[in-house]
Amino acid sequence: MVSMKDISAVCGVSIATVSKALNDHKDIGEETKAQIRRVAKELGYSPNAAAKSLKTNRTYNLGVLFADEAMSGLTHDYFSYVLDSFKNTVEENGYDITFINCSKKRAGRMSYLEHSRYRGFDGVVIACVDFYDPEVEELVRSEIPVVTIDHLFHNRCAVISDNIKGMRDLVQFVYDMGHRKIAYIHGADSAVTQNRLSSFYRTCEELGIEVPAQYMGEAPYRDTRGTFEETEKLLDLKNPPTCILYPDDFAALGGINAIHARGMKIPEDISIAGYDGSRIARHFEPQLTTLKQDTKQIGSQAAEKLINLIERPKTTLVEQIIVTGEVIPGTSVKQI
Amino acid sequence: MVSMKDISAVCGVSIATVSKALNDHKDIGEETKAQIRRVAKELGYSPNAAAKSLKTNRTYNLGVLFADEAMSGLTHDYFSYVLDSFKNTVEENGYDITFINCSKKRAGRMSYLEHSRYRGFDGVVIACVDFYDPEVEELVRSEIPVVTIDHLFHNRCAVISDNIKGMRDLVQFVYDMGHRKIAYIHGADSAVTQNRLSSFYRTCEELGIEVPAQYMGEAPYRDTRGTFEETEKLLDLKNPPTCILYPDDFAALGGINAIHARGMKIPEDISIAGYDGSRIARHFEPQLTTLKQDTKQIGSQAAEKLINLIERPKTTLVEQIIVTGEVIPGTSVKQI
DNA sequence: TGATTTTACGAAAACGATTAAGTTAAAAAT
DNA sequence: ATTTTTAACTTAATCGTTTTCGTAAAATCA
Repeated sequence: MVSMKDISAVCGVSIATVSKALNDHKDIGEETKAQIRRVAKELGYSPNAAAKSLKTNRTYNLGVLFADEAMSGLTHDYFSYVLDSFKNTVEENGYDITFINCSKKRAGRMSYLEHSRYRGFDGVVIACVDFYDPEVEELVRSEIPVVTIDHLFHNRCAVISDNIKGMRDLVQFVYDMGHRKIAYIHGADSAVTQNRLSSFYRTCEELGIEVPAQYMGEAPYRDTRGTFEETEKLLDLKNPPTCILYPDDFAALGGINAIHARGMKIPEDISIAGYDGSRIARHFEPQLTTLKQDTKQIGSQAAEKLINLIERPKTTLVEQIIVTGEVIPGTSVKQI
Repeated sequence: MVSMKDISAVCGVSIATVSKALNDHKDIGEETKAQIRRVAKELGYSPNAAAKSLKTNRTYNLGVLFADEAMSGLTHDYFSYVLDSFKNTVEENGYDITFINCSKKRAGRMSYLEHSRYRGFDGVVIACVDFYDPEVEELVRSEIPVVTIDHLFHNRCAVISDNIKGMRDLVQFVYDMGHRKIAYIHGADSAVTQNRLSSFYRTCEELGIEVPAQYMGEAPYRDTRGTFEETEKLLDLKNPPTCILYPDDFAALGGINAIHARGMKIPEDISIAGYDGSRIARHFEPQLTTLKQDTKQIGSQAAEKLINLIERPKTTLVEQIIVTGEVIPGTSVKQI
C-alpha cells in the first residue's frame, strides 16, 4: 500500500506537508498542494482508516445492533426497510456501518459494548433487540452516542414509530367503515405491543365499542401458524367479530388462509387489517388494509439524529422523535 | 479508554509484556499472565482494533458490496437471506462486516476499491450488483480476496446458485404434471436470467415440447406491474399456455392478480410457478410452486470460502461453488 | 564449578496518519 | 534599514499495538 511517506519521498516534502495538503490546510502553498494531489493520484495512494482513527479517535463508522429474538435478522421486513434507509442516509454523510456481532454462541466473544469500543464506533443505533438484555443496557449507559429505534431509554435519543396514533387511526378507520365487533390478535409482549394494545383499548373505549375478552388473541409477530389458529378460534365464536386486526402484514397471511379454509371470503364475509404497510401487502388480493409505518423516515431520522449527536453533541437535543404512519385503506375492510 | 499502557503501569511490567500476556505468548510466566489478565479486566481494558490492524494489516472486517439496480438493497428478499446467512457465518469466525458505500451521489466519494483499501477489508463479498460496472471490475482485479455471488469472474471464487439445474428441475416438474404448453416470463437481462433462459429452452427441447415465441415475456425482477401486463398478453392468446413461469415469487403476485382479475382460478384454470422459494410463497393460496434457492447454503459457503481465501491463501482453491436448490411442489401447478 | 541453555521479560522500532510547535525566508510595515 | 508579519514548510511527538532482538537470571548440563 502506498502511504503518505511514499508521496513525501516523490515530492521531496515532509510527511506533514503531505497530510496537510491532502486535508487542504491553509498553510500549504497552492502549487505544492496541486503537486501532492497529483502524485497521490498517480501513485494510487489510499488513506488508511486505521491510522487516521488511531490519531483522531474518529472512525466514521457506526455500529448497528440488530438482533431480534426470532433471529429473522436482516430478513425482517420492517427493520430491513428501516435499516436500508438508515444506511443510505449515513452513507450520504460519509459514514459506514458495521454490525455489532450478536452471535452469542462464540466463545470469547465480546459484549456489545466491548465490541463497540473495540471497533471505535462513533455511534450506535439499536433496533429490534431485547431491550432488557443487560448487554444492551450496558451499551446504552456507556459514553457512546446511541439512538434507539422503537424503544425509549432514559436520557437517550429514540426514534419511535407512533404505534399509539397508528393503532388509533387504524381502529378509527375500521370503525368508520361501520365495524363494531373488532377483534385484535396482537403480537407477543413488548413495548411496541403494549402501545398498540393500550391504544386499541383506549380507542375502542372512546368510540364506545365493547371488546369481549374472546376477541383478543396473541400470536408472535410474523408467525402465520399462530394467527391461523387464533383466527380459527375467533371464527368459532357464537358471536364472531366482523373485523380482525393482525400483528403485522405477514402474520395476516395466516389469518387469510384460515378464513379461506372455511370457504369465507374477504372482505365479504369478514374484514381484516394488518400492520406495517409492507410492500407485499399492496399485492394481496384483496389489497390488505394496513397501517404503513414510515420506515424511510424512521431510518433517516435515526441516522440524522445519531450524526448530530456525534458531530454537535452540545447543541443536539436528547429527545424522542415520533414518526407517524398512515392508513393504507386497501380493500380488505368492507363498508357495512 | 484504558490501554495496555495503563495495565503495564499497574502491573509494573512493560507494554510488550502486557501485549504478549494478553495474546498468550509462550514467553511470559504464568503468574504474570494471570495478573495482567486480572488487571485488564479490573480496569475495563478494551483492545483497539485500529492500532492492532495498523500493525498487523488485518482488520477482521469484511466488505460487503450489495447494490442492485432496483435499489432494493437490504430489502431484497433473496439477497437479504443470503446476506443474513453470510453474516452469521463470518461472525462465528470472528469477523465483522461493513457495507461498501454504494451511494454514488456523494461528491468526493471513493470507488469501491478505494473504499475497501481505506477500511482495510481482509476480503470482500460481491453480490447483487451490476457486474459490468468498471468499479466492480477494478475491485475484482485488485489484490483483495473476493468472493462473488451468482457471477463468475476470471480467476476468482464464486458461489453460484444453480440456475441451470434449478430451471431444468422446475420445468421437468411442470412437465411431469402433464403440462406441454409452458410460458416463461423471464427477468431482465443478466447472467442469472441467461442461465435460466437457456436452461428453459434446452429442457423444453429435450422434453420435446415446443415454445412459441409468444409464450416468452419479459418483466424486471420483483416487478408486479410488468408481470401483470405480460400475463394479460398470455391470457389473450388464441392458444394460451397451461402454465406460466415467473421471474421470482414476488413478481408472481402480479401474475396471480392478472389471472384472478379475469375470474380465473389457480390452478384449476391455469397453473403458475415462481422462483426463489421465498418464505412468503409458502403462505400464498394456493401455495406457490417454486424453486427454492438455498440461501443459507449460499451465504455460508461464500463466507467460508472468503475466510479460507484470507487465512489459507496457498491451499485454497480458486473455484466456483455451485449450490443447488429444490423444487417446492406447492399447489399452484395442476396435474393434467 | 563453570559453561550452556532456557525462561521471562524489556527496549525500541514500526505501522500510517495528525498536529502542535518550531523554523526559515520572503513580504510588509515602520 | 530594521522590525514585524506572513507564508510555507519541517520536526517531532503521539495514537495503541505488535514484534524483533537483546539480556539478565535461573535452570540444566558437563
